[in-house]
Amino acid sequence: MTTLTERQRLILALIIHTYVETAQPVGSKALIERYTLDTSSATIRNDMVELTEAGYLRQPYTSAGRVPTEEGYRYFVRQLMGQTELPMNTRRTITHQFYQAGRDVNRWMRLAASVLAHQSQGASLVTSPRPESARFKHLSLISTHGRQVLMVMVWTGGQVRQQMLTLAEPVSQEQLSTAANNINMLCEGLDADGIASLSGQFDALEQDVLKLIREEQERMKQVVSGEVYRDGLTNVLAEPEFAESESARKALRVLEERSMLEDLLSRTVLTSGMDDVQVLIGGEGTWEDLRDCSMVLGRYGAPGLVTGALGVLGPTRMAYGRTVSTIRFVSGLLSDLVIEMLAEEN
Amino acid sequence: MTTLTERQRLILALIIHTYVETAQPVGSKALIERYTLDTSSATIRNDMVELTEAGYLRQPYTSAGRVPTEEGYRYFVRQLMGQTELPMNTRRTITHQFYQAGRDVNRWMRLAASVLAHQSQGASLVTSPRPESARFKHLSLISTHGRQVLMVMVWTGGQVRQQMLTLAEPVSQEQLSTAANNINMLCEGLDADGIASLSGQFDALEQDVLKLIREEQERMKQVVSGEVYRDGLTNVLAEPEFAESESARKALRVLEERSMLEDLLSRTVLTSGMDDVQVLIGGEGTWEDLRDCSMVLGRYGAPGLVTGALGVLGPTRMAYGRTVSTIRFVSGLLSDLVIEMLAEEN
DNA sequence: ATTTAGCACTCTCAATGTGAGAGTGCTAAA
DNA sequence: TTTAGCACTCTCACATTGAGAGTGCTAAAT
Repeated sequence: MTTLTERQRLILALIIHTYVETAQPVGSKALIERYTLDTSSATIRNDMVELTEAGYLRQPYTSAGRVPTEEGYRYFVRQLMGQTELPMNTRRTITHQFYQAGRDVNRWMRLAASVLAHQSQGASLVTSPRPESARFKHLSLISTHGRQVLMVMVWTGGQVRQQMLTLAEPVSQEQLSTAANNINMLCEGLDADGIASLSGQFDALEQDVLKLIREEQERMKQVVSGEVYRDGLTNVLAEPEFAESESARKALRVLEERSMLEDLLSRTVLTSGMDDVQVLIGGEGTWEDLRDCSMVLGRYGAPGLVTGALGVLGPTRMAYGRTVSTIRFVSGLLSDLVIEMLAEEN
Repeated sequence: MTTLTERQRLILALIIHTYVETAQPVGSKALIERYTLDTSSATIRNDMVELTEAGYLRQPYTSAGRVPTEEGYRYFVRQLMGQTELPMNTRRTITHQFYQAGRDVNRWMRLAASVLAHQSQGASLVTSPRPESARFKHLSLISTHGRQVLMVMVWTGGQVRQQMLTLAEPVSQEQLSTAANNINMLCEGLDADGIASLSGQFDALEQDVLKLIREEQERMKQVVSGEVYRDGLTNVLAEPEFAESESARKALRVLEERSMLEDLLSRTVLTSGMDDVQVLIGGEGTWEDLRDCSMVLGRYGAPGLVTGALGVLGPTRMAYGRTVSTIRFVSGLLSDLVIEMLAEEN
């Protein structure tokens, strides 16, 4: 593979830039009109031939303009795009919105999904922060009716889970509170193994409750991603390449179907570092359903403690620069929020 | 308007049935082939002329088969469809799934959305049960770090809300527990007015907490619909009438955009009785974005206490019978679950 | 060696034309 | 009131055509 000259790299970048905007094949003449380069169209044509031979461009048909190939986009993302940041006032607006959302994780997630969808004009997903090693924090036992008891468990990372428990025989609220206090005293900050090692020190009621706590803990571990928040799915349908809904349908199904999404996430973001942003272009040969689109994926949270994933789905012809910086910025924000919350919980 | 003969009503029903399956205009010949009626195609043609004049059928163009008009569907839904029930084993399967989901409201919602989408082959939405008159049930105060306190509030209807509170000065966990107990003792089962009438009996810390409780209560009242669960959005994209994604996009946006959805729900289901199922055909002249599709909407919950909405979006050419019975069945199930949960909470 | 102007060539897309076929409405008989 | 027969209408799929955009190549210019 020949290395590209500086001008060829420029031309590639400009073609991608133009194509992202217009969704039309880009011709040599269109380029010089758009950007007033100091070369003629013939020169550009020569370079385009080489870029085509290098595999970065292709012609939809003989003598149409050029369109970037997947390889072309990859080269662009890796070598040409550079690091951009969102404009200052955009960042301020977003930060402000998160600030207004208070301490509500649920609202953070919805907001993050909304911001991603809006900024990237694509479909977005955000998974709720999941404890990588869930540690127990607090338990409330609330008598409801007869032998029915509502358990409310609080875990590190701000996760609150509820569970219903049916006792063998009625127990007073005082007894329940005592039991909860006992458990809180001994179990705070422990993980599953820690709790298991403590058995023997509890009475029958407490044993029952502990069993449920351990089960809940197991359940939290198994799920690759907790709640999934989505937004902007209809943005994708507005793109001209998805006018024939078949490929749009396939792509959106990946976001909609939990099993597909878990497969995708577990094989990409969840194996990467916290600040990496991954760009999947055209399914990368692995995800057939994503053939005609791209995804930008990131990860947020506190490494080793609580993490979640976030991402954007759009056409291959996507404004990668903007999308990547949005993902980077939002994931940073979410990380800060989550870490702050963890610190407060101690 | 002439009243239809029995045979004309039969023909209308058969045409709708056929068209729902095939998505192709239905001709007189196709009808007799499909159903072996004891009349000739000519007779059917005569009847079809009358049905067309009555406004229930139309021809996409001269000498094509007939297609039901929106009025045709309305007549069908009101007069011809009758009450059907889901097959016994389907009902059993669904019930079983809900049984397995335990007491997790979150999981109920996801499951309901999934079942609706799957059964109707359309896009579904379910809103979480919202207290019509929220009553306070239980409070836990958990010291996290220094002056930071995590409030976990439990409300009638199984709603659990969390909130962060920053105190003026550090307070021990014991003091917090005492305060929480005081509040629990005095406020259980009260609504906003009841809590407001109790002020004066609390110390400064408790006053602060009560203020947040009242605020939360206000917030819960304002939201028309709490969390919205969606599923099967991509089912809609598979329908041939939505191959050109423009109208699909408009319709799905109604489900996606909170403001549109709230407008829709507040003007339909939320004003209806608990067991009514409403069928909106072609936007009913009110919702432009729903021009090419239909919605079947229902409501579940305990009247006056906790309610939520559920619905299905599909093409106008929808299997209304099946969809209506699914909505009816699922809403009944959810109502039972919610009522049961309320009873347990007392 | 690289760039440029000129030009013939290729291929798509939109517009137009055509024929087969499906389904009708009408008429007259049953 | 129903039915058979038939001429008629309109769409859809397919083929044909011309304009236009954009190319690649060649030969001249820098």
